[in-house]
Amino acid sequence: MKVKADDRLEQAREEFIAQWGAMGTQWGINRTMAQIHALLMTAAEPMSTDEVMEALEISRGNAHANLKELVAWGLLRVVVKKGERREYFEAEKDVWRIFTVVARERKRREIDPALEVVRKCAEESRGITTPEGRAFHEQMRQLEEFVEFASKMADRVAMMKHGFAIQMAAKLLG
Amino acid sequence: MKVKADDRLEQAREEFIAQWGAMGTQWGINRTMAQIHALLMTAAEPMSTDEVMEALEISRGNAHANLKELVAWGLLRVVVKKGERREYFEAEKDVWRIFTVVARERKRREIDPALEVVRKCAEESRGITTPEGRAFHEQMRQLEEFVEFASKMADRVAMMKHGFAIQMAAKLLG
DNA sequence: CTAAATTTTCAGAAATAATTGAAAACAATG
DNA sequence: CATTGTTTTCAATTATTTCTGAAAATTTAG
Repeated sequence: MKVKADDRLEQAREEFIAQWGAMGTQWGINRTMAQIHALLMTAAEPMSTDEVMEALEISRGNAHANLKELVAWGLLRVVVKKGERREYFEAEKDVWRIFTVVARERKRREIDPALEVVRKCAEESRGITTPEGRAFHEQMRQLEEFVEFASKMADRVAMMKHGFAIQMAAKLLG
Repeated sequence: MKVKADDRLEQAREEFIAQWGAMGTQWGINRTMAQIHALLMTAAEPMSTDEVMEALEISRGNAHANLKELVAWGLLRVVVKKGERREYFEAEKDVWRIFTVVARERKRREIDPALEVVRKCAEESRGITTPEGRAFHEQMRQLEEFVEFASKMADRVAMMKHGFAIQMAAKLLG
């Protein structure tokens, strides 16, 4: 009976890791990174680099790079066990926190650079008086206005506490 | 003077196309697709496949595939000029509409599949009574709950009219 | 300081994704 | 139905990203 429950768990967990990994691709983050995240999100204990390598059958370099990347995102924490030399990794498990971390990172990667581009182009096209020039400038201005708005919204959302978000959602969905 | 204004415009526009294209990569859509989108978003008139090919110096196959993809997203419309045989493409220029279209598409690609995965894993791990099994199931449940929430939010946002969004934002940002 | 354990780097290999160019399919015209 | 203009497909190529495995660097312990 014990064994059977463990089997079912192991199977469900492996499915989760595989699928979450495949989804990572769609998401624009690489498969290994998503798999490690899934692995650690469902791990009872923090895991070492070697344990991750073994569980996912990946090389040391790959494991290392992606563990570090996840730490940089803020989705993993480094843990040192007393009396142990190697470092262990532990995932953030609170889904709302995961979400805000990802929101922050995506804002930084997707919104901020867009804002810069669009600002520059709006600036460069200011004062062109041909009809085409005016239309272009106006388009850039509108884009700039929108991206600015998106930037501020992302900041707010990333800072929200779970409770507040739920409250707001209730209004929006109710 | 006319020439100078045209030059400035052409330069600003090319910068926009190049940068928006580069950003597409970050975004998870391919460079050409983002470039075509930028090109047409700032075009005074609808453009044909050949005009797009020439403007961006890309092959017919590439132009064709990405134009069709943009039409599938709903970011371009096909236009037929009377008495003309070939088809022209025209971009959606309203930034809010662009946003809602992209939101819908990303929801479909990123949120819906995640929901399926997480539901399946929550289902498969229901009733496992070991402590690890319970923890896993609980994690999947929380993820499911969150992704469901995100899904509903995305639907709402994608349906919002611009005015309503601004109103909501005022509350949130004010 | 030396040795062992561990982390980090990186050049090359493998896998994946994007692009070309030409041929095939299709549509309209006379 | 033959011709011409246009769209669509796709095998081969090229570019980009990811991964490996081993060596180098760093850290800790004795």
